Amino acid sequence: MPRRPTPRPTDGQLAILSVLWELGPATVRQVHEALPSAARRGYTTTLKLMQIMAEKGLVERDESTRSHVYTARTTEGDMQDALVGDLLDKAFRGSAAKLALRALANRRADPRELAQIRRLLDELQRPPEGPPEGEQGP
Amino acid sequence: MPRRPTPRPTDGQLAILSVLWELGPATVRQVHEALPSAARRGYTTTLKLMQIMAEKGLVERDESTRSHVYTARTTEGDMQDALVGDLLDKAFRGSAAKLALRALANRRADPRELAQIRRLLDELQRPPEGPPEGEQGP
DNA sequence: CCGAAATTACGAAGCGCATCGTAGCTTACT
DNA sequence: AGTAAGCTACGATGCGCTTCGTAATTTCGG
Repeated sequence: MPRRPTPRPTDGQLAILSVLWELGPATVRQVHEALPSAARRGYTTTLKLMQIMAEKGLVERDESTRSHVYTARTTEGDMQDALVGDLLDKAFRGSAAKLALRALANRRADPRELAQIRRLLDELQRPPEGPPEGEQGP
Repeated sequence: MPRRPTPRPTDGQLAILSVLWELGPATVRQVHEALPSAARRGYTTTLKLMQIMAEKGLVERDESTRSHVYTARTTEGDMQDALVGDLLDKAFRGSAAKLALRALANRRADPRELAQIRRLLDELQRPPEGPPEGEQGP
């Protein structure tokens, strides 16, 4: 069975996925209303997009109720990984560090998350041992 | 003067830009030959793409010689900033740190660059002063 | 039980991009 | 000077996405 790579969403489709990640399983109407007004078009446009997304495998559709319920088929994190990977290959010659540098240098970041990055750096720069299991401090 | 945002290249166009960044100003033929074989189509396809890119303002064209010479109109770094910014807004709710974490966690990175990130973190986590101009204090 | 409201299905139009074949022009070589 | 090679221009085709109008279907209140 050929492992099919998760299809990439277009920008409009990604906007819909974002709503689904936020709301959880939702109907077309719910998604449509939750879309940022800038990205909101006609209702049937949202409907059509979500139908296409179902065909492409980006979302799953539950037709057991009158208003079909859609669910994202990837987690936000997995999609983020995929998109970052794409961008890395297309525009950074694979250098994750360069990308991280660009991102951090251009936008203000949450101190908490910066600390998290520092911890990750400690991991990465410290030579190899068994994989870390420990969570965070209490 | 309405600052027009640099138009975004498609994937194929970005591949061409990558070549231009590597080679510097180059002819269609040079770009075409330098394209990774996976992305290389017919010669006239490359030509057409580069013509479109000239119309869109992604590249500049010097027609003073028989074989026109094309130059990227943005630096690789500026384009990287723009693309990272887009991705941030579309898929990371603007969190640069989350993006950095994803990137670093998923790909092996150059130790030198990791050190550079650590230095940037030192900057960012140390509160506010003017932009760092000198190395040491006066 | 009937009509209004909501929902899905269908299909068409428009757009930009990718891809390529072919034609026309310019240069260079013999 | 004449021919071959190489380059650009032009135009056509196909594809996928977006957008929306309209039709068909279901549900629910009175």
